Amino acid sequence: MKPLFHPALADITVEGIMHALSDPVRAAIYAELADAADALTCSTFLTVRDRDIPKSTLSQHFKTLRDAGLILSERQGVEMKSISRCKEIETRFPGLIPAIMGAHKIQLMGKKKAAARRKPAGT
Amino acid sequence: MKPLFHPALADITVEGIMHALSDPVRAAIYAELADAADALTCSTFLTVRDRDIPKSTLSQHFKTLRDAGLILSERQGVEMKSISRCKEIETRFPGLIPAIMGAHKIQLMGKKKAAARRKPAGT
DNA sequence: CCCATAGTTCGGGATATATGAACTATTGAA
DNA sequence: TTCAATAGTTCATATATCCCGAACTATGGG
Repeated sequence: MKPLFHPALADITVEGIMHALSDPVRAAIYAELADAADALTCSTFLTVRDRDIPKSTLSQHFKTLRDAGLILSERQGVEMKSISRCKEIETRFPGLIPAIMGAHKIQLMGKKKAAARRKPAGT
Repeated sequence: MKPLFHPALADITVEGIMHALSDPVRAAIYAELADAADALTCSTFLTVRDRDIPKSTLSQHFKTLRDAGLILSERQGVEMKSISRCKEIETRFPGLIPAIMGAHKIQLMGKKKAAARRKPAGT
């Protein structure tokens, strides 16, 4: 198998990170990876926020995250384990990733509240 | 003229902001607007970092920034003045914009250093 | 009314994205 | 070793987006 490409820390760009996280599915995947204690596989994300993601699409999303320098992936047996590179990125762009993740959490909370307002009791 | 659309603060999304700032030209425009004491016109940016931007493209970039909720534009006579909505956004997503702008500055400094290394004396 | 200025809209070519189908790599039987 | 199952990748292509020149619109003078 073609070895996976991972950019060097110095080659990671803000634009790349912004682009990768401008997609809600990728942002959700990355958020989960960044929180996770250890590596997760692609197929963990076959459904993301109640939406089914085809595996070819998933594969592309992981590639995008990898190319942006956001995650590190490694084959382990038949699966592909990925972890967030947030510690590294923190040394290059201090505070960037936490701010983005924080904003995503705020936004998610807002959406939940709005949904609760639309259907107050178990409807 | 069709009145300009500006999203309500609550409708501003992280994805939208990420997408808008994932383009280096838009990021540069936004950075300048965010720093500026008062409103700037589109044509201020006919060249951005030594690159000429066609005015149709510029117009689209401003629309993208507006739609993302990043700027507020208003016609003043024959021109179009825009200012950053960073104060507002700070109340919705605290720390997000400063972190992104900070990261862009770090990246720019890195590029300048690399350029200086390539041509040490006035070449 | 006509011109100049500042932006916007339109058209179409180039580029990027999503996804089903086919393919590859690895593991674990039989 | 061969076969089947599992996990991802690659390919083809339909769709959507982006970029930019040309034409258009809005505003403010002379």
